[in-house]
Amino acid sequence: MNSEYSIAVHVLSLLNGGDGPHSSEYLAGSVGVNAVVIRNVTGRLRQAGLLDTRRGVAGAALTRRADQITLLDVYRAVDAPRSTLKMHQKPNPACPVGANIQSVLDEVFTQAQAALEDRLSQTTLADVTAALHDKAS
Amino acid sequence: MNSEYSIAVHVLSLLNGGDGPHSSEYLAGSVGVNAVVIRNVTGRLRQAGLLDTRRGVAGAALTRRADQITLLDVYRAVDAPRSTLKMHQKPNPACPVGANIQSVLDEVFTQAQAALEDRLSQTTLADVTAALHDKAS
DNA sequence: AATCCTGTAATTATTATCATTACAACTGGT
DNA sequence: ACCAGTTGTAATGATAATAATTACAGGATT
Repeated sequence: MNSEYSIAVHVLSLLNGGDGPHSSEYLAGSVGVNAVVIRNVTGRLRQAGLLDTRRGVAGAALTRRADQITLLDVYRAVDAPRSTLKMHQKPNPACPVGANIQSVLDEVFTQAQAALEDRLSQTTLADVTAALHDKAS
Repeated sequence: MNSEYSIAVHVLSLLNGGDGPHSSEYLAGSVGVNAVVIRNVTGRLRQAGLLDTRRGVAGAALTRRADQITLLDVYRAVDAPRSTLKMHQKPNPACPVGANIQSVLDEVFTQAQAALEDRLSQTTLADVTAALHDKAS
């Protein structure tokens, strides 16, 4: 798991609060990463249809209202893993347990991941923005 | 996130099916990792009270019945992260969003993690063993 | 035309993960 | 008492994942 997801939420929060057009350089300054990382993230968000960007012109704009964007939408937009729980890769197929553990764990991990994602779907970007305003006051 | 968690479940499944005493070397052969990795995992499981091991003597024994060990118990026993969702580390404190995003995301991530862990608590080692037997048949 | 910006690929640096080596502490059998 | 085998643990090295950086083509605005 990399930190693209939290970066994406951060970026979308900035765009939502949006005063002026935010260049990738500016966003990078707030997020604390290199501008190229920002552009990769906005690229994925654009591919997912969450924002519009145009080559050559600074700034990005949300395509929907913030209360219509869930944190699960964001999670799926970025390069997030199918499951945040990591499996060991080389169980011994000659052992009855080793031969089947991946399949069994995959089911368990899938269910746990579904529970996590379901919770993410209950929070919207608007909720995040509201919480940010609360903290700032 | 490392793969100690899935390794731990694998090891406990072997111990549960347990015919003879399983040395760390044997367990390593089934799991597909180095024996030292196994000993580190069993060490954590012992510290968490899930199994007994003795220095110098091969084998490990569960301290409770498999239906009394949930996958959440195992998750907490190993060196698993508080949240599987990763936060970016250097948001700019001079920016209103950057100053508060970690706090806001921490709440969201904690809730999502709680949903995941709640799901893990609903599956026991006995369930895993039963599923393994189903697959093997 | 000149300047600024995005999209993207490629490279390097950093960090995290795992394998391996090494060895002290301990056990059980001979 | 000795010895072979094992666990616990630290330390080191190899590999893989992550992020920073460089580079530049494609496009916009003045």
